[in-house]
Amino acid sequence: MVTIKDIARKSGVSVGTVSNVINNLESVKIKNKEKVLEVINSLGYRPNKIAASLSKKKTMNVGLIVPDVSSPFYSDLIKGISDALEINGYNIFLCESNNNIQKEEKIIRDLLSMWIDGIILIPVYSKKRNLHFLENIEIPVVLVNREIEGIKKDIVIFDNFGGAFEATQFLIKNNHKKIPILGGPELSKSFEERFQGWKEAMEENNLYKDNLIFRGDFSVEAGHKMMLEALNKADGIDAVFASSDLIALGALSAIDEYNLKVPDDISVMGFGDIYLSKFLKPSLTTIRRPFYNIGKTAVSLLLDRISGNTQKKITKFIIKGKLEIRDSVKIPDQPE
Amino acid sequence: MVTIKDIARKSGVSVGTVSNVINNLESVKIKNKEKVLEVINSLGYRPNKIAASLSKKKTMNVGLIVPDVSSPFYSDLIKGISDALEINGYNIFLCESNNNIQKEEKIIRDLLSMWIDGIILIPVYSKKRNLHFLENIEIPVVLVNREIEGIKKDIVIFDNFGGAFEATQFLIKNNHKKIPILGGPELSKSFEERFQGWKEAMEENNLYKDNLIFRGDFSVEAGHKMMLEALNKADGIDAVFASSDLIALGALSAIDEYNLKVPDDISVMGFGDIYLSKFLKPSLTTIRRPFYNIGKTAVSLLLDRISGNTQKKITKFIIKGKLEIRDSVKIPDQPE
DNA sequence: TATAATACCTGAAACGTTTCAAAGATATTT
DNA sequence: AAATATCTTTGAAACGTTTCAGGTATTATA
Repeated sequence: MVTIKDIARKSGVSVGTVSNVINNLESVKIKNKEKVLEVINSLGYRPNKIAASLSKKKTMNVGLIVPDVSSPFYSDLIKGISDALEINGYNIFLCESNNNIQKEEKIIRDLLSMWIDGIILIPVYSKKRNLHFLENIEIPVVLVNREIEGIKKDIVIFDNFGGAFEATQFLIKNNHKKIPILGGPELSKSFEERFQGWKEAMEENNLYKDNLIFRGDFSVEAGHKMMLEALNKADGIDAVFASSDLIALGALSAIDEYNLKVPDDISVMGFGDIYLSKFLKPSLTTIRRPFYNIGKTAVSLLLDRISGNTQKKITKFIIKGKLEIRDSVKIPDQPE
Repeated sequence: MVTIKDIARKSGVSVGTVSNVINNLESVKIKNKEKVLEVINSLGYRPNKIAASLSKKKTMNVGLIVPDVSSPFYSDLIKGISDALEINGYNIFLCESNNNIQKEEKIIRDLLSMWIDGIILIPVYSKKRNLHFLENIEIPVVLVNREIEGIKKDIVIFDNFGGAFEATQFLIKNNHKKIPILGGPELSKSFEERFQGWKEAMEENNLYKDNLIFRGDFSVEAGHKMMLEALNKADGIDAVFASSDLIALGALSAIDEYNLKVPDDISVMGFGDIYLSKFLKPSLTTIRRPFYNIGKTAVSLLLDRISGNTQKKITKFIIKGKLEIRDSVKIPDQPE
C-alpha cells in the first residue's frame, strides 16, 4: 500500500506539497508538480478517500433511500438522481427500505454514521408516520414523491391532482360523458389526489356521480376486476379513467372480454406512463410522470443545501405531468 | 460532534473500552457496558464509520457498476444484489457507466480510492474490450451477465444458448416447422448465443434454413420491421422466435397489421420475460431470466472472496432460464 | 545591494476510530 | 495468605489524509 508519504519521500518534497498536487492546488511549482505526478504514476499511487474524508469532514457521498429498487417506477427517478449527482462529483449509497418503516429508520441511522453529505429520501408510505426525527438530523435531507405532514424539508412531488384533472378534462372535451374512475388503494395519498382531480373535473361539468367510483389497488388484476364491475353495474360508459397504467392494462383486457373495442366503444385513460404503455394495442393515452426530472430537481435542491444554503426557506417543487395522447382515447372528428 | 473520547470521559472508562462496547466485544463487564450505553444514548453519540474504516482498513462497502440504472432489465438484478448485500451488512455504491468504457474505467478507479471491499461489475459491451487492468486490482471483482474473453474473475452469466435451444425446441415439439429468428444486433454476444441455440435446435430437426434469419437490434421497432420482412419474404411461417421480448412485442403488432392471429395463425416465442409480457394480449410465452438470483449468486461469489477465499479457483456460474408457457404459442391438442 | 513583498514549501497536529501490549483487578488454586 | 491464572481495562500508536502557521526561496522595489 503506497501512501502520500512514500510519494513525498521519493519525489523529495513534503507530504503537504504532495497533497497540494493531488488536490490541484495552484501554489505548486510546475517542476515539483511534474516530479510528484511522475512518482505517483510510477508507484501506482491511489489517494485514499477514506482518509481524506476523515480529515476534511466531507465525504462527497449522498444516501439515496428507495422503497423498492426494482420498481420500474423508481428506476427513472434513480437515473435522474444518479446522473445529476455524478456530474457534481458525488457518489450514491443506494439503500432499499423495502417499504418498511423500521428499516427506513435504520438505514438513515446507518447512513449518518457513514458521514454522508446529504440524503435523498423517497419515504415509505404510511398513515401513522412519524418522521419528525428528521428534523434533528444535521445534514440536508430532500424528500421525493411523498409528502409528509408537518415535515420541514425540501421536497419534490408529482402533481397528481393536476394530472388527473387534465386527463379527465381531456376525456370530457372529447365528448365523453360517463367516465368512471378505477381504483387506487383507499389509503394512498397519490390516489386520493388523483381522485380529487377526476372529481373536480367531473363536477365542473356536472358529470360527477357517486356510483362512478370503483376501488382497488394499483395492480393489473385489480384493474381487471374493477373494470368488470363497472361494466356490469353501469351501462352507457363511454370512457374510463384508470388511476394507474397497470389498472388501465387490466381494464383493457376486461373490456376485451366484454367484446367491446377500445377506443371505439370505450376510451381508456391511463395514468403514470409505464414503459410499455406506448406499445400496447391500442397504445395507451396517459399522463406521463417526468421522473427523471424529479430526480434532477431533488439533487439540485440537495446540493444547494449542502453547499451552505442552510437558511433558505423550505422549497416545495410540484412537478407537472404531461398528457401523452395515443390511441386508447377516441377523439371525435373536429369540424374545422 | 460527540466522539468516542467524550463518551469515555463521561462514563469514566477508557476509549478502548468504549470501542469494545460499540463493537459488542464480550470482554466488557456488564456494569461498564451499561454505563457506556447510557452515556451514548444521553449524548446521542453516533459512531463514525469513516474513522473506523480508516483504522480497520475495511469499509463494508461494495461498488456496483451498471451500464444503465433505469433499464428495467437491470433493476431485478440490482435488487438481488442489494438484498443479498444488505443481509450481510454491506452497503452499495451504485455507479452507472452509461454504456461508456471510459466512464467504466474511471468509476473503477474512483471506487478503488474509496477503499471499497469488492466490486460487482456488469461490463459495458464492446468488441475491442480490454479489461485486463482488472487483473491487477487488489480487491475481489465479480463479473455479471457479460463474459469477457480471458479475464480471470468469478462470473455469473445467463444461459442464452440453452434458453434459446429450449424455446425453439418447445416450438418444434408443438408442431411448428417454419420458425424464423428475429433479431439481435450482430455484435451482441448474447444474441449470438441465442442464435446458436435456435440454430442447433433447428438443425437437429432439419428445419434450419439461411433465409429464416432476420437481423436488427433488440427494440420494439426493430421487431416490427423484422416481422414485416419475414411475412413478406417467406410464407408458411407458423411460428417465430423473437430474441427479446421487445422484439416479440414489435412482431405481435406487425402480425396484427397483417390481419393474422396469434397464436392461431402464428405462434410467437419471446425471450427475456420483461415485466409486462404476461399482461399482453395474448400473453407472451417466453424464457424468463432469473435476474434476482443472478444478483444473489454474484454477491455470494463476491463475499466468498472478500472473506478470504482468494486462492479458490475461478468460478463461472451459468444460470439457466425458465420457459414461461403462456398464450402466444399454439399448443395442439394432445391425444391421450 | 539591501529590503520588502511574494511565492512556495514544510512538517506537525488533527480528524475519530481500532488495536494491542502491558498493567491492573479479580478469581482460583495451593 | 501467597501464588497463579484469568478476566478487564488502559492508553498510546496507527490508519492516510488535510491544514496551516511558520519558514525559506524567489522576485520586485528602492
